[in-house]
Amino acid sequence: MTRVLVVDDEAPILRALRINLTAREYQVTTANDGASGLAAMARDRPDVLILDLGLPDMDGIEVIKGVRGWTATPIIVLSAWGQESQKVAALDAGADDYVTKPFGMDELLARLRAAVRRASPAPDEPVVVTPDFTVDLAAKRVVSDGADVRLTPTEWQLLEVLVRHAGRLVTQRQLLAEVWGPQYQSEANYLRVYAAQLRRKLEPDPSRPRYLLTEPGMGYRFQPGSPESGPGRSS
Amino acid sequence: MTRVLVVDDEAPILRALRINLTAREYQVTTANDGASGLAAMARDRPDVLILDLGLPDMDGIEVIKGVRGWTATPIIVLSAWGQESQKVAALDAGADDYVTKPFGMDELLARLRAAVRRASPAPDEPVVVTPDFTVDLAAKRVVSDGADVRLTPTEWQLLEVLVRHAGRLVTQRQLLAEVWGPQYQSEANYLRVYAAQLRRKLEPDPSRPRYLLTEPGMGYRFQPGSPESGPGRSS
DNA sequence: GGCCGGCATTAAGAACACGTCAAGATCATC
DNA sequence: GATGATCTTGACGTGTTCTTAATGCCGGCC
Repeated sequence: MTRVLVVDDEAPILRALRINLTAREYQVTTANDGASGLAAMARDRPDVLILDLGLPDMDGIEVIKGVRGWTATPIIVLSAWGQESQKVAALDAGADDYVTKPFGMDELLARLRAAVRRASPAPDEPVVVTPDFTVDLAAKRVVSDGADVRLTPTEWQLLEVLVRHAGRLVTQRQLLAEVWGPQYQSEANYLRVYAAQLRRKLEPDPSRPRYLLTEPGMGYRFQPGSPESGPGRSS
Repeated sequence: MTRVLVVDDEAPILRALRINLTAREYQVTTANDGASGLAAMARDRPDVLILDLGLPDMDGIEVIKGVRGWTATPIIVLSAWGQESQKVAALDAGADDYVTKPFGMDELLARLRAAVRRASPAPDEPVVVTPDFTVDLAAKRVVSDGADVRLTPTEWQLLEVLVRHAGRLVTQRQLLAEVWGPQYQSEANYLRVYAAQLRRKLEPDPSRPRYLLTEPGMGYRFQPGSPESGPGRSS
């Protein structure tokens, strides 16, 4: 079920959106100013953000920038004014689409579908296999030695971020922002605790990790195959 | 350079788009009906398609479907009519955005930038190859002789700055400011220590550097290939 | 030839980051 | 309201990384 966060300070619009989106089986949460909108983004992690630019407490462009600071979640902007310069500013700040009020509900829904469709690209290879375990991103399952491995929600999220960037180094800031939320970007403690738990559950030898590698001072890396330690592997 | 295909049957619009897009360093090709538009998509493989729905030979929706049959290239639809049902149909057929004529050129350009930005999360070529090692900026990884080279955070930052300015001289002040911070601009010692460490890890002969060159009194330079100074060195 | 400044190299202590453990707090479930 | 699982938080030992200073080298310059 797709989760949508609507940030708007006008009650009628909020109400209309909530009714229409809920009827189409979207899961809707709302906020009515910029600050609580940003907080809700971090807390709820919606799949799409519908954002009114005319908020009472802060400039909508700043909200866009705040969101773009840590996530690529699609943003559809609503705005009462037809000012072209504002459209340009919002789009260049990272918005995905821009709809001027009054808008047709059917059009907004279609643009919403388009945004969601783009954001979830064809699940190329949602299954990652290593010699010791298999991660099925779509089914949210990990199998090791033919048996399911039980992961807590936080453990799973951390593993998912790492696996989605397989082979690439993911910085601590990014991991913390994506798993715990942008306000946790300095709690590197959490990473150590959960990296250790994942290793205990997945690594054949948890004390000498082969897949969940630490890059001291920088972050972590999920190494899927292991082109290493093989003697004389040319190329 | 981003390549744009514009499919439209109205000469003035085609002309305006060509002028504006070319001025912004886009590479523009055009077609003026659906059939030749589809052919041009297959032939030119543009990065974005700007498509007018009102074409003489076929329904624009069919063009969208035809394109979506084999590629996810972003499609921005232009249309003269404000019919909401047509917007919905176009978006649901796979269009990424929908702009109604008359449109502001600045807005269209902003929407174009947004579409391109979404489609190419990797903006440039983040891999630099030399005969002796490979630097992958995106993965934050250096491979030499098929094996990973471990770099500390400071070593990596220094290398990254140099590689990002490959071939060009980077002054000591700039290096110190970018790696250690602006208040360290006189600590040239740090540079010597870390340049030496990088050379020890990357250069085939650290005492006679081939890639991390010192420019005495000025700074350092990363020399990627080596089209340099090779006086018939029969290696 | 001797002097001097900039660079390379090395080594040591200090500062920091990591992995680990365990206890308290919170949440979900019944 | 009790129970079990999960998450948060702090402390500690260990290993790595950063900083800093000392030394030697090479060039240009007087």
